[in-house]
Amino acid sequence: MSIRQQVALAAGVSEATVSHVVNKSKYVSPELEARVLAAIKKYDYHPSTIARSMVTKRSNHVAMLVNDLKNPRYAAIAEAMQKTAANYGYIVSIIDFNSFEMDNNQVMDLISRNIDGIFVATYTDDLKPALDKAMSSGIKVISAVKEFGIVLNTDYVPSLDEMMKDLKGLGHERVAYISGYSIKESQHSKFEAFKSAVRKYGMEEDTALIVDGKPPYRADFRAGYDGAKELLERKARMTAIFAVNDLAAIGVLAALREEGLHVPEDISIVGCDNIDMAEFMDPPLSTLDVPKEKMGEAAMKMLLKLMKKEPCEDVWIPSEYIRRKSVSLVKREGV
Amino acid sequence: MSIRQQVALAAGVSEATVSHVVNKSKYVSPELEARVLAAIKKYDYHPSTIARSMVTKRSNHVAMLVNDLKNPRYAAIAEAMQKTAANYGYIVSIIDFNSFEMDNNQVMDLISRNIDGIFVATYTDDLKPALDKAMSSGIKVISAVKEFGIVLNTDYVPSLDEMMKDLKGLGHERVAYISGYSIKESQHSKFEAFKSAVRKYGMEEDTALIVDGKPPYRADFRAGYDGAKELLERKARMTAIFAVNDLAAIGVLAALREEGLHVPEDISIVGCDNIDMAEFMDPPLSTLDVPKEKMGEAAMKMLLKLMKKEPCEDVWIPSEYIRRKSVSLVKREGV
DNA sequence: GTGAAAGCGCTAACAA
DNA sequence: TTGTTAGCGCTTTCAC
Repeated sequence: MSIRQQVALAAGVSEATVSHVVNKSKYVSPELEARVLAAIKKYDYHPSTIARSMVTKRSNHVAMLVNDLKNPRYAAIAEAMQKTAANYGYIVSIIDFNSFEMDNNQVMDLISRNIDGIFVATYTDDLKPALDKAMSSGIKVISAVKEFGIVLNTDYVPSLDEMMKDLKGLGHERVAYISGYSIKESQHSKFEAFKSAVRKYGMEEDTALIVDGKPPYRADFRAGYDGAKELLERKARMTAIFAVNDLAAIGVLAALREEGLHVPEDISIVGCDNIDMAEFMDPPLSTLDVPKEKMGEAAMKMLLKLMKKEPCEDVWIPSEYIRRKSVSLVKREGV
Repeated sequence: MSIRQQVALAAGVSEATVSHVVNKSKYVSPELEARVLAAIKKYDYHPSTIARSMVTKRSNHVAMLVNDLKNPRYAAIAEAMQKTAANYGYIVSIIDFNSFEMDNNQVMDLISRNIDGIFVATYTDDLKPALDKAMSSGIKVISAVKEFGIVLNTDYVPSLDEMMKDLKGLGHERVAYISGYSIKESQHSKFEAFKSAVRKYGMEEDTALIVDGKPPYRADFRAGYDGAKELLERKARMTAIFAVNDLAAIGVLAALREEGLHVPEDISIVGCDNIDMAEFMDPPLSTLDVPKEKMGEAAMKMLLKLMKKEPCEDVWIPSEYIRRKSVSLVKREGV
């Protein structure tokens, strides 16, 4: 006899009633409810999520797709998403597809598992087929790009505007951009915001200042390090560098140090994300603060909305420029 | 008619045969197999993992419990674990229980989901009840401490020995220890290895050199920063500091900088984990290299063994001391 | 070598 | 208000 039956028996009710009190799916008289609850406790009964999923077609299971969990930006977002999810009885599986030769199998596996929703925190074209399939299977998707589902992303326009205004005010005219990722594929919005700001404040536009990513596209310490070296080699004559994320910015710091350049005396640096370590760097790193907790929470809430078939609109969460010591007045010509 | 039935029909076989070819669970003649495979492809049929779990009682789903995913050490381990898991058709859910008021609900949820195994990458006493329950439900567990299941952890004895030998050779006698976490609760093995090494090389033993964690136990930049300040305040007169992880070590670097102390001229620093950023620090951080990929892979493989009911022994993966510029000859008295 | 049928633990009509 | 029952999609004896 299954535990479930024992519980029903002990409470003197049917299995269906047990189900109803567990799910509060129907009114059950207080006495019965109490008896059932007692029996559940006594037998330490925990309903099988799997069996439930089988009939309801919902798994209370969502996924977050990332391509670089080692970047604390994503860990922070994931943390917040899990926390929110837990409040609603959901579990979120973080899938770091960086580690796989991403042949979409992972996503197919998620589909087989009746996953309810996916938050695509970092997008790559490789994901397209699997995501198409997911959406057509009725899985809700929130993503950083408009190709798929509803968009949830950071709005870099305000922060990049503030940053550029600040740099302009400090005498900077040539600001370099190090991408790491492929600008075309996944960094549209950030790069566009950067370009508009450059134009708005009348700074110099020069392709020599732009370092696009190269395959395998990564935006980590190494990318920043290599990017900075490349700019130096090109003699791009920048007085400031904006790196696509803090990791890359830290790599830039290391490269410049190696070349005997001082930050911010010789060159100013701005990163992006405001990960915890940014302020512990030497010098403390200026950055664009991405509200990581808000992002994670929003991702889950949007998914929840979609799953309830409620209307859900694109969300762009604004980021904010934070000036720290890595930025200062221009004191010499660009390097 | 379900897709499954359509497939069976199209292939001119029974549903059972479809199952057998999908799972290779019985010999099926080549012709039939080919027909079935073709039909599966044609209808793009993907078996429901959930329905399968329901009958097999195995979910091909394991979890990794961490308390600080923002520490890239764990992200790296998780990455490797997922990669290995994917090869065997398993999915691993990373549960960052730091973000929850950990009332064990998360773990209970995992149990309800028929999870097959759990890798407890960081242990806290809070987890005890849930893990007990998990084990008695037949869930396999691998953990960093011997209280639960089979142990998988890093062996810090060799690296700490090398480190201490190196420091001794450089003239260090007073080496401080900053824990962040609670030494008693989760840092036994590392701290014991540290103490033995101190003794072995005849360095000074002094409780003033030990900074234990305080609730809420964290081992991050802040912990290192605060720990260093505390040591300075205590006038512990150390010439070197070993921080429980690289994050904390970076915090130490920042605190010392603030106090006008130079590394390594005034004091030597060693971290632990060898996370990617360590070598990009200023100065590049000496550390104990933890084989994170190996750990992640081992965790999954051990779980796999246990699930197959094969014998599985405790595993201690040795770490290795890496000297970088943050360590040098003692040039002045301890601070 | 292949298929028929029972049943995994649960929910949701529908009956009572 | 509560109970009966029919599946959810799959695997797995057990006959054939």
